[in-house]
Amino acid sequence: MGRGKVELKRIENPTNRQVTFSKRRDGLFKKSIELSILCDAEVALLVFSPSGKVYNFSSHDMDRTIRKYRNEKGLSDGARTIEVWKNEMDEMKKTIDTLETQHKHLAGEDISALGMNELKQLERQLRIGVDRVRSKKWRLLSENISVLKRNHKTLQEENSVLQKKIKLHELLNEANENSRLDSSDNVTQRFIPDGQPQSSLNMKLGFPSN
Amino acid sequence: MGRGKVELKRIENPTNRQVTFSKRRDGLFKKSIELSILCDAEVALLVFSPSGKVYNFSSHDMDRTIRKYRNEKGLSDGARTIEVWKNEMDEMKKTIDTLETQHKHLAGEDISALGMNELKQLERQLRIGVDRVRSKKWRLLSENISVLKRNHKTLQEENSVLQKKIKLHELLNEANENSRLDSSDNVTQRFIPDGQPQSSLNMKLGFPSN
DNA sequence: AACTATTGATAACG
DNA sequence: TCGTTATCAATAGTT
Repeated sequence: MGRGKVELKRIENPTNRQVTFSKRRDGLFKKSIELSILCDAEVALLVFSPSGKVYNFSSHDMDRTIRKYRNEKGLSDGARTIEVWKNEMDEMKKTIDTLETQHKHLAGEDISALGMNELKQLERQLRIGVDRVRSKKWRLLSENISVLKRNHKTLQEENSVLQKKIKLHELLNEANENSRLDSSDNVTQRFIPDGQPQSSLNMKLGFPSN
Repeated sequence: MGRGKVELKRIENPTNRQVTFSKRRDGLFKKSIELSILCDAEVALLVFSPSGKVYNFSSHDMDRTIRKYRNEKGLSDGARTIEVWKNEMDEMKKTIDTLETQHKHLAGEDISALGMNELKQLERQLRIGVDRVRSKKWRLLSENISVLKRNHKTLQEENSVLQKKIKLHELLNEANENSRLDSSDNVTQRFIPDGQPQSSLNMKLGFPSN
């Protein structure tokens, strides 16, 4: 229709294409409306211009019509993944419920409804847990102690080395002073001869007090 | 177009309506295709016949076009709730993670990385749990015992009543037989005189064996 | 379903 | 974008 027929291919002239788009778009929407009214049909039409502008018509309700279409098409895409998500969430809720119940039971809460066998099982689990925690604590303790012992030993060795050095210095000093004239021994006062260095070490290593 | 124009209202003649539907529907799809090709537009068309049959055309991809439409319509409904769901699921995942970790710790698993303070805290929790479970067990036990005692007492009372009845019968029998002629005392043999009925009661009440 | 008279849509132009 | 118009396309009524 129009002055000369048109090939069914993209109109190259942009202006022409835009004009044709407007006219034919209007025509298409008019025809859609006519079909829906004349024939009592449910029609939904979506058109995007090349520039991205939307034009839409729906005789009833766009969302309803789209849902209807999706249902016919066998829960395609969206609906299917939504179903999957729902299932996933249900699973997670169940998991959380179970875990929370177990947790409460392990804490000795909400155990009124439990029978003797379940209580025995629970106690066994708790005992195992206590035993493991205790043995871990012991391991930690003994590790700390051995570290302390090693440090103590090292410090003692250092100490004895230092004391030997001091004695050496004293002797040299004495020798020097004797070889010259006067005497002064306050140098030795700067060092603590011996003691319990591990008491201060406990603090530095963060060793617990009980 | 056609022999005489038509009013824009539902065609009442069903046959006519059906025929017009077919013709105009085909025309509409043809026009949709032409628009999409000639003008490089994205077109999606959904048509439901009054009888519920679907006809659809989309120049690109129906789902994509619909999503595009929904996006333009400002993340209506769907997308927003999906965001909410995602957050909800993340929360649930975190909850599950936390619960599982706690559960493992209470079972004495995966405690290598825990420090002394955490271990102490854990042991305290476990001790509390054990104590509660034990006291619950005790309560169950004592309840069972008291039930048993009550039953025992009731049975003993019943027993003594029955024995009294038997004695009465024996006396009556003796009296009868003496007043007539012969003697037969096998009636008393049908009754168990006494015993430990509580040993079988243990079974019936499901009282645990240890 | 095919035909065709008639109306409707629109290409080209201003 | 809008109006006009020549031309072609769609289709209502009929067979």
